[in-house]
Amino acid sequence: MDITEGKRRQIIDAAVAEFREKGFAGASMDRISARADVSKRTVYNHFSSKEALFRAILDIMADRANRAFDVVYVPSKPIRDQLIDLGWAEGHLLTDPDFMKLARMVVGETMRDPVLAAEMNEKMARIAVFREFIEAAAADGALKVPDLDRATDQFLGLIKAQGFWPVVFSGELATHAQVTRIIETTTDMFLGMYSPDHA
Amino acid sequence: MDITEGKRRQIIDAAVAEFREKGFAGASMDRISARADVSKRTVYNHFSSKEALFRAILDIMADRANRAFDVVYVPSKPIRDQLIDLGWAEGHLLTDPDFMKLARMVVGETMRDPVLAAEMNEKMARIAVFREFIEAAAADGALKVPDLDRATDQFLGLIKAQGFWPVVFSGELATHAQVTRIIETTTDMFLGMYSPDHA
DNA sequence: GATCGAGTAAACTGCAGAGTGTAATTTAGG
DNA sequence: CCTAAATTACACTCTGCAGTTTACTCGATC
Repeated sequence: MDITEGKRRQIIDAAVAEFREKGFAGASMDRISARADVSKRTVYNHFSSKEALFRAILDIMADRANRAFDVVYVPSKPIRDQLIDLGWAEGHLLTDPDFMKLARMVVGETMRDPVLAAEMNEKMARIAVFREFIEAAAADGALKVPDLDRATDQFLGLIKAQGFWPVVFSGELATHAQVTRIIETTTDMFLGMYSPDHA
Repeated sequence: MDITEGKRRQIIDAAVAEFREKGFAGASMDRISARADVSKRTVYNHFSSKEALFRAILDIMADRANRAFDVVYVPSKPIRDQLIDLGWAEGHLLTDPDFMKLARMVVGETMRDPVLAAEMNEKMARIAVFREFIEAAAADGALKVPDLDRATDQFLGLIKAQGFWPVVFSGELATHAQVTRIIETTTDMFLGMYSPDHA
């Protein structure tokens, strides 16, 4: 581990904090270097501009979201248990303080640029994982889903409405127990609509 | 109607556009006055500072949300029809282009300040209206709701997941027909969980 | 027709921030 | 110990922006 690598980390940590507090336009490179305990010149040796530093952080963010574990549908397991596992594919990000700090910053900053926003949203939400799961379960007869995209939005929407947006706005992280309840109630509501046993 | 009042409108319209595109820190008073086709001094005659202009816009925003019609529970009407009416209390804001433009800006700008964010969220979401409705319906026996706050979050969450957040991020307004579908499916899912007829 | 409220244009102040140049110093590692 | 790369301090340029000042123009109202 170079000293270089260490400095780089310091810079990124400081930049995340600064961008999160002030936003892109409000952040100052002087303050970032001061927070990182590094000379301003070193910041520019690592990142050629404020923009480049910001983009580097977005990439780290996307990486972290994509390292999240995926869930695949398995016909032999009870559908309710599997939906709860699926919920945790999103849920465990919600309890990760680093991820949520970044999420907060990214949501605020990317919203101004619709293209970037849509791109980041897709990367963060990993909608495909959820849609494929629900599709497989429907094909297997474990769920009865007339509109796949809508069902996916509803499942994720129920979780996010309780576990993501309130956190983004309040800054207070959800506890493991709270996320457990959120996922359970989401699953039950989802099954109330899409279970094949339903009248 | 004064000329003054007209100028004021021009300034506000220009400021909304500028703040939305650049954020508070990135917005420039010079550009705002240019966009408004008004001298910079006139801007300062109407609003004493950039901050004051921004706050004035937030107030307008909150006003508009609060002018939205309220829905009260009526025992004699079928619960499904009433829930659909309730959904429209949120839904008709989703199809209002001016409101959604403002919402986009406000969400992005207030997110950095948790206190301001929570305050605006409350004003915009008017959660109380929804909770009171659901509470009244439950008291009447038309719904069976074990956790009032959770049920309220779920109802609003289902609508927003499909009709608010996608619009905030993509910038493309939902059509009346789309919102109709969103409200109907939300209502059915909600009844699947909370209807007293449910096993 | 003098006055007054509102608007305008443009130059100006003061400051903060992005990014650079440089010479001196530290550090890693053979 | 020596070298090359990385880091540092700091002065410097340039730009843009918030907010002010001044001298001027309308148009209405008394």
